[in-house]
Amino acid sequence: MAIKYWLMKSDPDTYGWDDLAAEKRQTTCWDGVRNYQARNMLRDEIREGDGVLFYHSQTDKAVLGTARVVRSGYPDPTQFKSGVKGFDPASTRAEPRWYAVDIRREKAFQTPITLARMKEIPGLREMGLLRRGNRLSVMPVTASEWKLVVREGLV
DNA sequence: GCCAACGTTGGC
DNA sequence: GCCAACGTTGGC
Repeated sequence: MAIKYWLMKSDPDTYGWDDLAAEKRQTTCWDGVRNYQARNMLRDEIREGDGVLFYHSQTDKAVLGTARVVRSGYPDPTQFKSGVKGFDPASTRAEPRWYAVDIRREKAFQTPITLARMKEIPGLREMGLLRRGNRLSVMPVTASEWKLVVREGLV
């Protein structure tokens, strides 16, 4: 199966690119997603080996680099932990409601590719991130969009 | 700080 | 099942 590409969005005040760099093996469980559309992608579509554009929302509004999916969808452990943010009393281990994947930091961009810059690139016009009202924390990126962003980021 | 865009919740 | 109210996200 062909490799797919994704953009994962994070508020750097909560968890950012530097936090990922500080992780053991630069790998983290991408948990806490509580949106059904994003859940479906995490559970059904995102596969080991897929590429990830790591995006900071809020202050930076830029892609900081790339990551790689190193483990495909599995039940998000935080949903079972009473008292923890993300706990979902309606979720059971037999029928988990929320899913997570593991990602490993790959290449840091020389220049973060800002939202403003992405808006200037004609080939990115259809990008999910740039569409009004798209608040999904995980969204698909096409191969050509991936190439455009990565090529410019690594220069 | 404001507000648009949604997703979720709950009354009916 | 409808829909108003509410909460959250995130760009500006």
